[in-house]
Amino acid sequence: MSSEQARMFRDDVLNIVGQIPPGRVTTYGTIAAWAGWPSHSRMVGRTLRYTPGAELLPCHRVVNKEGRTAPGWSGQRLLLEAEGVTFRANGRVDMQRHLWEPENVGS
DNA sequence: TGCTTGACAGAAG
DNA sequence: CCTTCTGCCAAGC
Repeated sequence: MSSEQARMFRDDVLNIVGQIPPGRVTTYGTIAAWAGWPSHSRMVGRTLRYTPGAELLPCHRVVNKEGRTAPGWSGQRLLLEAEGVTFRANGRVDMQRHLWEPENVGS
């Protein structure tokens, strides 16, 4: 794993996150898979957390596969609700309704 | 160099 | 709903 590959992974992650439409969400695992590293779901979260500039992206539209919001980030749920994302009674995002998957990343 | 941690995933209790 | 465990992999100490 070269440093260039790591940079590509980071760029792909940021690129994909930036494409998430309002009112939609996607998962860390989906982003990692699209970036080319299916088992690096944790690195996606780490990237969004520690990469300067990630705040400019709609990273609040990234949740885990269960529809749970990021721990320690109280505002995420409010931001999503403001966009029309609905939450179920168990406090998780209604995934089957709002889940979004990347399209034509290459072209 | 080796152990711990974490914006994950999934299963289990 | 909650916590805990295993698997995963990079970063921090």
